[in-house]
Amino acid sequence: MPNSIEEIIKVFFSTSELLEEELKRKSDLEKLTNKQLNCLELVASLKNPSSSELAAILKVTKASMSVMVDRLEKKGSLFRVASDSDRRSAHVHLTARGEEAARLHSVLHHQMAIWLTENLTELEKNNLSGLLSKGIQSLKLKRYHQ
Amino acid sequence: MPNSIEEIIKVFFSTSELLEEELKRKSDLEKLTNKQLNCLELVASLKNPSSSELAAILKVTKASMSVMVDRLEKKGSLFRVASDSDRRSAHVHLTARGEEAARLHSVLHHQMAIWLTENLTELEKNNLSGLLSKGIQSLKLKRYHQ
DNA sequence: AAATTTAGTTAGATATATTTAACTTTGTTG
DNA sequence: CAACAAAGTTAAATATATCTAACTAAATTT
Repeated sequence: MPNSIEEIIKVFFSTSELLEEELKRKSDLEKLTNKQLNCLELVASLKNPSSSELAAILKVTKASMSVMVDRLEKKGSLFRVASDSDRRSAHVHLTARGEEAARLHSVLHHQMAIWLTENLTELEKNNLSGLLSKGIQSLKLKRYHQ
Repeated sequence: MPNSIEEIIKVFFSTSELLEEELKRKSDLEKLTNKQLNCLELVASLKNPSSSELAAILKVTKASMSVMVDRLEKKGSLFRVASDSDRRSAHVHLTARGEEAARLHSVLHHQMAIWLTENLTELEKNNLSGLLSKGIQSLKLKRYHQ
């Protein structure tokens, strides 16, 4: 008797929360807040953005972002590099530690995928993958229209 | 060509983050921080715990919890009720607004389940449910042993 | 060239989250 | 009952996350 999808989703989320804490602990990333982690991920995905870009995307003021970048710089997660083209501006670069932090969620997703499929046969994996692909098509459509 | 499970998990998480923001906005729950929301959920699940119980489970000091409960009380999310059996102690009860907040993640999971399955046939839903049930057995085993 | 806009910082304010330490009140126990 | 332990509060400290407002310096527009 299979669980309901809703029940499964609950287990999925609660497991991933526990795993996230565990990964943070193991990588000694506990001194970063969730917002800081989020910011580092964004820096990684934008490839050395300016702090104005970050502010715009995260919907905070440039002043807030200036403080955020200051603190992440003090913690050794990133550093500023003056722009060649615009001398008012600076690009934000991740340090090795910052990159490790930015990777945390990827590692989490990867581990969750492994755990979710480790007791399935190849055939079952393919079926699951196919059904979920179909399922998330609807999700993708919802994302920017609610 | 189905996406990899890992890719699917990423879409799943990013969609649920956007939906969570949306649900908070719609229920006018934006003035609660994530920690406050988390605390309210715990109060709901424990059914009127004392603030010492909350502190122990959330691994913060009783002093921190005292401040947290103060703020949630000021915001109208919960209230204290003196204990009959122990006059030093108080139980924490949710208000209607607090209960609504505590339900947020359930609503999120429910909506995600609907979206994930709305374009599947009954047969596909059952298959998906069966495969995921098998998959999360492994997850459940990981939860308290990492 | 003067006026305006843009990038970013700094300071001051408010709110949260958290700790330790000192304290009150109330229970429990030797 | 006297000593101790437990529940909870309060105060003072530190760190984060935000905002607005005032500012500097550099780029763009007129």
